[in-house]
Amino acid sequence: MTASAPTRILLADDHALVRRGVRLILDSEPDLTVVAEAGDGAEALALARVHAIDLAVLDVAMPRLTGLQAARELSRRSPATRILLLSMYDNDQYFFEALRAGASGYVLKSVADRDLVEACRAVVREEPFIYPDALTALMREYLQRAARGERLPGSVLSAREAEVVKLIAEGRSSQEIADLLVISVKTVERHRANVLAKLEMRDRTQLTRYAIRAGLIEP
Amino acid sequence: MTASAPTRILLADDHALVRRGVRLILDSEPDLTVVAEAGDGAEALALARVHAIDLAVLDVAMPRLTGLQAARELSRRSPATRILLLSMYDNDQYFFEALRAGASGYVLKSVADRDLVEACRAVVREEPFIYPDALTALMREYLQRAARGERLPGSVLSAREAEVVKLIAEGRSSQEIADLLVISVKTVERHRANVLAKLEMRDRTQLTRYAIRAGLIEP
DNA sequence: CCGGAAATGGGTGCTGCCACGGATGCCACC
DNA sequence: GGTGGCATCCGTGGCAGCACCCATTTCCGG
Repeated sequence: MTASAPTRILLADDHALVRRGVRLILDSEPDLTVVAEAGDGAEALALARVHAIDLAVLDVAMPRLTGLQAARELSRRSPATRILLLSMYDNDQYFFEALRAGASGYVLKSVADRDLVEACRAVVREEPFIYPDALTALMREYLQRAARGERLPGSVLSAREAEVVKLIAEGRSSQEIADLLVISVKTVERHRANVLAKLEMRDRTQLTRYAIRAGLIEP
Repeated sequence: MTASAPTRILLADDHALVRRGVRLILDSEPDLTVVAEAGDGAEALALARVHAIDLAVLDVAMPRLTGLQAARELSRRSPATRILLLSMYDNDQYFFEALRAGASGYVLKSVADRDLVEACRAVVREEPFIYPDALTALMREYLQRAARGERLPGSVLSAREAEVVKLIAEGRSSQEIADLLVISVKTVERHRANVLAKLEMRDRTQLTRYAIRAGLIEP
């Protein structure tokens, strides 16, 4: 590796402790340097405006703006910035969503520090780096489906559907949701049914888990 | 502070990345040294047997054995070992449960690294250290209730109830749970009703969130 | 030994969840 | 200028979730 300027990193995670730890890991590498820290998605976007960022390392679940949402916006605004999503969950759904959101990489928090550093370097080099364990298979599957022109998973929910899911996961009844959104109960149930079908789920408890994974709500 | 031998710490968290980061934070203090790392509660207990541990820093949500469960067992087996629980969630319920489980301290992952270090030191000195932000008030309330001899919150669920909650949160129907536990549907509903009343909740979606916070299930 | 909590089972009844049909208007993309 | 996704709404119906009543047995601690 040539001795060029180190990669400037924006680090976003809602847990200060985790942020601090990850920063220590990254800063100990000579070619990586964290130049900004954010505690949520909105703050991350704001910081990305005022700093020159090469790479954004975003936690998927954050208050205000999800890492996924921030990634979408960031990749729209400055496509040159590489994005690496940090996730607690080894979940197909989210992995695919991350790719669609413009992320170049997706790393589980269960990986070792070495892997994170390697992932950062690979993403910066714009290389399709090797994902830890099971994700390699998922990646291959995704690319195959894309090649075959199939409808890709991870297309997920419309804005309205996400809104309904969020309220369901908060424990609201269909009637309450209808009142809040000023639509009929029937429409709420229609949205719920559509979402359940899309995600291949059966009831509200599974939707709740989904919403938490997605960062739509806090547990 | 006198220059004595450093505090020997057992660190348990299911996310290797977080574990690594926290370890870097702790090890950078001369009076603190991490002598063992565990990826789940059961491993933590096993390591506590073979290492001389002054302090155990446990994540509340871990596979196999929850941090809470591990804390209970650990404080029973070796009461001299101090316990500090690390949590993602600022939640009364869990804070109280942590105290009951024998923990000397409860720290949110949203705190800064300085606070974690101070919490470790305070716990080792057996001092009632100042909890970050809102927890001070909670602590005071808890002590007041204890003084008045009131029924303490955090008594929480029986083993059987926790089992039912876990299955509910996994999306199982009452019928399925009844079959799995080889009891009648009525009993399952009885348990569910009791739990809902205890936790002051209304439906299964809220139970699901509770189960996730508790580390009973993975999201 | 007695009181209480935990676990088990039952009955009754309402309401909301969820599945299955159908329909309409809108808007974007090809 | 279709075609398809999105959002909106409607009816019908079954079963499950949840509330509120009841009971029994066991077991533990004061």
